[in-house]
Amino acid sequence: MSHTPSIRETLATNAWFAQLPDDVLDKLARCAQRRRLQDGELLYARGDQPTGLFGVVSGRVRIGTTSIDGKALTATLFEAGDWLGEISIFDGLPRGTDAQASGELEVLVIPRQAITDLLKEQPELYAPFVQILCRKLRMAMEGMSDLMLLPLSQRLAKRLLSLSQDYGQAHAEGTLIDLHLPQDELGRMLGASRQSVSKELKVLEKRGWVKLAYGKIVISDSDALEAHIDASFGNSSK
Amino acid sequence: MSHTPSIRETLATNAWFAQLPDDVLDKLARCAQRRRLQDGELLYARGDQPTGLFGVVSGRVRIGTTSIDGKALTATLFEAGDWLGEISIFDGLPRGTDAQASGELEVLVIPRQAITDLLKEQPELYAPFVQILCRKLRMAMEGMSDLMLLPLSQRLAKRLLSLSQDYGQAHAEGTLIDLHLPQDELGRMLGASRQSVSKELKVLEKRGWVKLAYGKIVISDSDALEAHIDASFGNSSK
DNA sequence: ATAAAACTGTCAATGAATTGACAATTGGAC
DNA sequence: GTCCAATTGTCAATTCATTGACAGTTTTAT
Repeated sequence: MSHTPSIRETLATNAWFAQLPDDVLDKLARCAQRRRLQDGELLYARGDQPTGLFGVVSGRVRIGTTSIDGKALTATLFEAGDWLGEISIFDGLPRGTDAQASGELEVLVIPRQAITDLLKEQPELYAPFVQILCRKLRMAMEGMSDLMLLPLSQRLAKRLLSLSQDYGQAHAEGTLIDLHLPQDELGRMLGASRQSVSKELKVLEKRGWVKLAYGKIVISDSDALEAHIDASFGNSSK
Repeated sequence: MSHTPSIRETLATNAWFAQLPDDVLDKLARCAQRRRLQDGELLYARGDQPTGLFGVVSGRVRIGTTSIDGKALTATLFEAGDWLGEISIFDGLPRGTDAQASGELEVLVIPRQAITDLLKEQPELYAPFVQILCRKLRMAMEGMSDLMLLPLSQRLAKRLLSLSQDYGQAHAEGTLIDLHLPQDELGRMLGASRQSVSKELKVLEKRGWVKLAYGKIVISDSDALEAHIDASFGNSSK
């Protein structure tokens, strides 16, 4: 049925690369490399010198950090079609986070030099990157203010909705979040302990807003979750 | 002695604008406007349509948000020579934060159109903006992970050091943070209550690391603060 | 000089989330 | 099918930070 796409073809399916002229795409495809990683392997680690820009061909990448005393946090998940690692490519500074394969992973690596050369020749290609950076900045700032201002219960609701946006699958009882999503991983996304997440999820389940299963969550009433986020006070409903 | 500098001169003192060719600078200076604000006045508010890019001529701008139930947070402070408001200029989306004058403020406003036109003509000028965006993104991500992983005591130490970097003045007993910096403002920066900040500051003062005064803080032992940040466990020193 | 406003210090009561512990369940490997 | 590893649910003890309250201090305004 389907053959394994060439590097050239993989590049062409991406919104950003697809807009490049053919000859540039050819050149990039020539210096890009495929790389395969096992579950849990590190694509790069905090403090590494930047090597290249990574494009996810298949599988998922988890971006996060681990503190000295072993506490971990998850910042983002990237999947097929996403590109990651631009920041260090642009500013040349060491990686600020770890990038880890979540499940089997295949990526394309474009060396830093190729990107910087390309941008020097055609600086109008900065534009789409600037869009991406702006979006990430807005998300980071919103995440920060949520962390400071919202109780866990509301942060959880918000995150569930955003995950169901990104990974939602139609399902008998609502929208399934199509990820392996254990509660401790949710905790790492929210900056909370596994136990606290479990407790809050149970509250949401008892209200009939979500359904819980082993490593899976189904959103059954996203409107109610939405409303819950905006509830500002006196809304613990006892 | 010193005369009021013209808009043209103000632009030329900025690292980013100084690199522009004279004719472009002239053009920008012609469409830039001066604006004066009183203490507390809003330069823009969350949800506003983007009008322009702002450069601080004198005074300070506080970037932050306020939640429905009145809790506020402070994200950044900008002062003379800093430029702010790029994000909405680039992505065209509404402002994500409030920008408020902190004390008397004078700014330069360059309309969005002028910036986008300029970048279309000379897209190589994206480069320095990309640097700025990258730096902000790194800071935001670090702030987020600090918020999740570090206790208030260490977040406070970190913030004091960074403030003394940005606003430090030599002083008899160490480095004075040359800002009007009440403890509740520190709280808004850290996502903590005024009382908790007060308590932690007192601890630092008793250890001889800082000196506290009305609206002012002096860092007297930045090495000790530095060491305190990295202390991971068992370091409450009893 | 005096009053008002802003800021600091502290305390007790409360609440929210963490930690550590353990039993129960589920899914995957073989 | 059996076993092991991963995941979930829950509890009690504890830590950390918030809230509300109030007294004391410093600054600013007039």
